[in-house]
Amino acid sequence: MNQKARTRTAIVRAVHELARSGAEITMPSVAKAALVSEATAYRYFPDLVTLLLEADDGTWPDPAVALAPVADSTDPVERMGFAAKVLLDGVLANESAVRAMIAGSITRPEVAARRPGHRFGLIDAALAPAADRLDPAGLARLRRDLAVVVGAEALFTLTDLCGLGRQDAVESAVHTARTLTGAAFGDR
Amino acid sequence: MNQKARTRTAIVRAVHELARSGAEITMPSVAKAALVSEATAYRYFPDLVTLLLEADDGTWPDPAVALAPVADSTDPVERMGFAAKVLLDGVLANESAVRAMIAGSITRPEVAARRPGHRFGLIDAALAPAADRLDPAGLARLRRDLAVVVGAEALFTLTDLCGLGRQDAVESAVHTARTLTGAAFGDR
DNA sequence: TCCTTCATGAGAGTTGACTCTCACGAAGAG
DNA sequence: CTCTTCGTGAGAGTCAACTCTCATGAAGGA
Repeated sequence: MNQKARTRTAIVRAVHELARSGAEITMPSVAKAALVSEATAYRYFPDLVTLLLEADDGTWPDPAVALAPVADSTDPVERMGFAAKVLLDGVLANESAVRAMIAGSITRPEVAARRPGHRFGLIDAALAPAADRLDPAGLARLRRDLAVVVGAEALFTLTDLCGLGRQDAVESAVHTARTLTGAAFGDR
Repeated sequence: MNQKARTRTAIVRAVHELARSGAEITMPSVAKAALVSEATAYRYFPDLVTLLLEADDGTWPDPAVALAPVADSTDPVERMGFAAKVLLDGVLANESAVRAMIAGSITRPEVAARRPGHRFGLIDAALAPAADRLDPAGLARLRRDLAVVVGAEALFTLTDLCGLGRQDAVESAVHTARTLTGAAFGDR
């Protein structure tokens, strides 16, 4: 009974290793790294995306903890900018895994719907102190605006299509998030 | 010699048909629809993404033409909102092809770099009348902001992750584009 | 007319994402 | 100390993205 848990963690850990090393992540490569047969990997996780999802789960600190450095600020612009940086840096640290996840889910929206809500947790946490300064509709709209910008797809658009460097891309997206937040709160 | 041209257009046209019908687009399905062997399809186009790229080429009207309805407006917010809607509606009309293209290029940034610049053409055209109201750096920043929002990835983020309907997603992205443009031009 | 060039098809092969079946070996149950 | 259950591995099979080779048939040139 411990066997199952051990196998499972071995597979998940293999994903972490591969992601950290930046290697391409495929079921065969993960299985090999985990010293498990591919069949076994599929027994534990129905598909690659699900595996990546679960491997990703738990890698992220609680939004409140992640935003600790701006805990004493109530300025939503400042907080949101920081939250964006946290998320995007996290994406960069696991780029190969995130790319594999997006590639695998883009043609299957049902699977994509289960994608982790890191961005939503961070956005909500960043906005929380100032949320009551917005009417519900405006807040919902801002969250949607930010969901588009504070995400891996936005980052890859900036690097792959706009040709920005990784850090420049993060900086650009952070700026966009700040702009949107500022606009929503009526800043100038 | 006309033979090659005919084969090529047959393949491209097959892509258009499949995209219009919303069917899944794969090399085998395109080849079958074009009454061509898969080998021949690969002779004309090195890979699926390239084929989709070329098939997409020429489907879009000139940005100036596409923005004709707002030709007499110099309000960048108005123009950019319209441009965003044009682009996103176009994406929706070819969703299966666009998804296949993104899925195929997300794991190969080199290929993605060749993706069409519809968004850039539209953004520039929309901003043109007011471009001189911004300093070069500010304009470049705005273009990057908009490139993230006015794109298929943004649309799919809204539908697949946020759960919005297709039209709501377009509307949301249009709003975001307007907000960013307004913020850049100092509107309120 | 003969011959070369050329467009194409057929088919095999590779890799990754999966699915399924079969059988082995270890561990717990009686 | 058997018997069953369970976790696994091996291997075959499908489909898509490609890559390569070989053969055929049609078109154009000499």
